[in-house]
Amino acid sequence: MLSQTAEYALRAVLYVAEHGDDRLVQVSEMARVLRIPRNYLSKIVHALVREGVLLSTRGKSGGFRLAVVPDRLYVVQVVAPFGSLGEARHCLLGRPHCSDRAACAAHTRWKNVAERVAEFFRETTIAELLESAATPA
Amino acid sequence: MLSQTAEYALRAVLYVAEHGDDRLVQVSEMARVLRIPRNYLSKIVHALVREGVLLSTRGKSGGFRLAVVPDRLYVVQVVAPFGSLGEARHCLLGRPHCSDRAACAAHTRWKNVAERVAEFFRETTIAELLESAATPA
DNA sequence: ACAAATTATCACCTTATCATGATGAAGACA
DNA sequence: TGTCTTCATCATGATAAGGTGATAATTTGT
Repeated sequence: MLSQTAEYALRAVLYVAEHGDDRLVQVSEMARVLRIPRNYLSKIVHALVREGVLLSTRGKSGGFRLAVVPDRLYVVQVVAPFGSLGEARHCLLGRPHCSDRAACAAHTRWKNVAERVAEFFRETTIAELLESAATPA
Repeated sequence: MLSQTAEYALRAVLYVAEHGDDRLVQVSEMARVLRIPRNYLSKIVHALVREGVLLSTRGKSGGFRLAVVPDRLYVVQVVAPFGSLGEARHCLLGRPHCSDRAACAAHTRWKNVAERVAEFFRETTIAELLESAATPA
């Protein structure tokens, strides 16, 4: 559903949201704890800085923190820069123009499901994900 | 959501289901009409034969037809051989063991959405997709 | 038997994704 | 100032997905 890269990004942002309240979080630490290749993660978080999701500080005792408060940071913002997230609302059969009017075979049945997926990414915040982690079912 | 290959497979099966009632459908025809690279499609439909979704006949006036009646042929059967569709029910954060008990951050929120997706593939038949194509909204 | 048509298969190529290692740039602090 | 730490970046490689072209195998029909 998510590319490896997008999944890394989401896990990194969740980690920063959870551990970065009162300090900066280093790439080395995230890479070690989350078991993500270090330099690869470095590129990913840097991309998130460019996207305005994270803020970075260089030099000794540098690191990353959120650029947006967790309850205003939506999953889509974290995941979209890596691989098309628009794919969720995309036609299942890959047609460039697929709407209610010009419906492909799968369209009507699929669109309800696709809308659920898109909704999840669009409306779920990082804060909400942390909450549900804190209160396991 | 689907790999390119899986999407090709689904479109090919839908084509055979729609046009193969009283004849065999050739790869060349499908490739031309569906705009799918011919030899690549050839490999895909051959895989579907091995999976028991299609039947093939060689030689002059050969071609493909369904091995299963459309209302007993589920989308998952067509799509599963190409890329894991089990990914739909997979943990969003890629954890190997992610259940209600050991829930990752995204688990509880994600699983409802994922189940919808899995359900679509598991419970939708090729016949149903053809029906909804026949009666556009 | 032969030729034509069609699926089956082999060998490769191209591209994107994932990943690694080395180096540059910026800031903190003695 | 110098040095250490950390982010930023570059060049490269590994792997898998997607795609192409040629050839073999099988059946039909004459």
